[in-house]
Amino acid sequence: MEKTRAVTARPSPEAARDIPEATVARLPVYLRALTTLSEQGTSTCSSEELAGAAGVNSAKLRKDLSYLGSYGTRGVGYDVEYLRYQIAREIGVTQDWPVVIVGIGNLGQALANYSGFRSRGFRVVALLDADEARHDEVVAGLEVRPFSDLEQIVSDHAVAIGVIATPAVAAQDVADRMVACGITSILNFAPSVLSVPEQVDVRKVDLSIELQILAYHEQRKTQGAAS
Amino acid sequence: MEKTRAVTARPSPEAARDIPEATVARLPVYLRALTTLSEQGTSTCSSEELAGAAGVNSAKLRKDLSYLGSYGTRGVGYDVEYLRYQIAREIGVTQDWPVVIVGIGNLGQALANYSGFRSRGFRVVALLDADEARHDEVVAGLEVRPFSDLEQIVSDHAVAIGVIATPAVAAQDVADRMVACGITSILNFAPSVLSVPEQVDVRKVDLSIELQILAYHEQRKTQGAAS
DNA sequence: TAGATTGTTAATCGATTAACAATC
DNA sequence: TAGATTGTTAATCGATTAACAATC
Repeated sequence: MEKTRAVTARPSPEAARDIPEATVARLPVYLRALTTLSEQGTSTCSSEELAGAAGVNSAKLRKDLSYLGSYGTRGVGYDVEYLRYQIAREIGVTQDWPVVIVGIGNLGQALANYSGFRSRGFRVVALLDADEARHDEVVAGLEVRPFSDLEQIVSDHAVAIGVIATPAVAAQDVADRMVACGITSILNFAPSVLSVPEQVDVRKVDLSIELQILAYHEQRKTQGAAS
Repeated sequence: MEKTRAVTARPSPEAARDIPEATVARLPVYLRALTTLSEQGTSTCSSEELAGAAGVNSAKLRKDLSYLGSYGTRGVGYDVEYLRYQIAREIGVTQDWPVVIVGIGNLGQALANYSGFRSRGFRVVALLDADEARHDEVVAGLEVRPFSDLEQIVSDHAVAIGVIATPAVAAQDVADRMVACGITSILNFAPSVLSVPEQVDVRKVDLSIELQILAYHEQRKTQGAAS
């Protein structure tokens, strides 16, 4: 009676391959909302409640969850712990991800100290900086090491994810070296467009771009009031 | 002979109202690419070149620019300086935007020191923190002030944009106070869902969510290799 | 004029949403 | 059984892209 896609009750890794990007980007938001609910002692929630906590509408939430499987109970809702685990497993944060941060300026230090990484399965294994003057400095309990140690560290810790927090001018070089070492996922805070091989994923966080998007809308609000 | 929308040769603020969100989010990227080209001494570029520098395909670039007006020359390309100015004006970064940062921990300090804001029309006018122990500390040339000064500062400097870099638990309170003071755009670095009135824009930057999205894709790469 | 490149069209693709049948 | 809520459908909306007429 069920549709073809849903027939495989526990979706195998293969079957689950086609989760839309927009859904993938929201799964961590749901995960965080479930963690909050769990900490508040909530053991069951409806799609309406969870959607509220995550800041989306409930139709979208249910549609998103339907790509993972059927983890709810009609007429009842979702078991918070169970759903939390299923989403964590789907994202991959039930395992430990060693991460290396390159560029230990203000932002790099803030990232090294950010407790939100550790609690979500990410472990910062090394801090690297090209500036010799910074070496042996200790940040967040880790010694800052020369950039040339990258290869050794990546191979020692099986690092798959690299974070770039260098100035723009250095970012492409760092990315090239990361790729050469076998890193296949990069989070880039430098304001520059990286070119990498197809199999390497790059995500970009650009603080001033976010402000500019706000400014665009802000400008129109004010204009509207003036005209 | 031209279509209705394009008839208003210089689009008035009113006419330009309907730029798609996806396009708005890319305008700052084009602006940065044009600034780089300009600094390299390039005075003219084709959509192909600019698209390359911005990391998008040229069809998308031309489509995006078409929402602003006709700023290129067929057979020739775009004048780098002219296009740069037109996009800056459209975004609103030809004017000065006073910004206040609340929460001067590691991340708040990194933001306060980030030079990319100033060079793009954003001016940090005050740093606020609820922790008394931090007051009178000087960060990026600004004294850290009590959170209770918010209202005075917003009114003195006509602040329209606020940045939240506090722990999650404080973020909603800060947002409420900001809204009460008349701030209508918020950039939120705290890992929490803010609820604000409809007319207030909130953008969220969540470091650990970005890493989780990378982890999701990373997990599948590895799985694919193993299975 | 011939070559180059924009600005626009139209087709396609992916994301969102309301509504509701399925089912606890 | 009656009430509640999921999981899915189908319609709608918005974004992307290739192709090309317009035009420098």
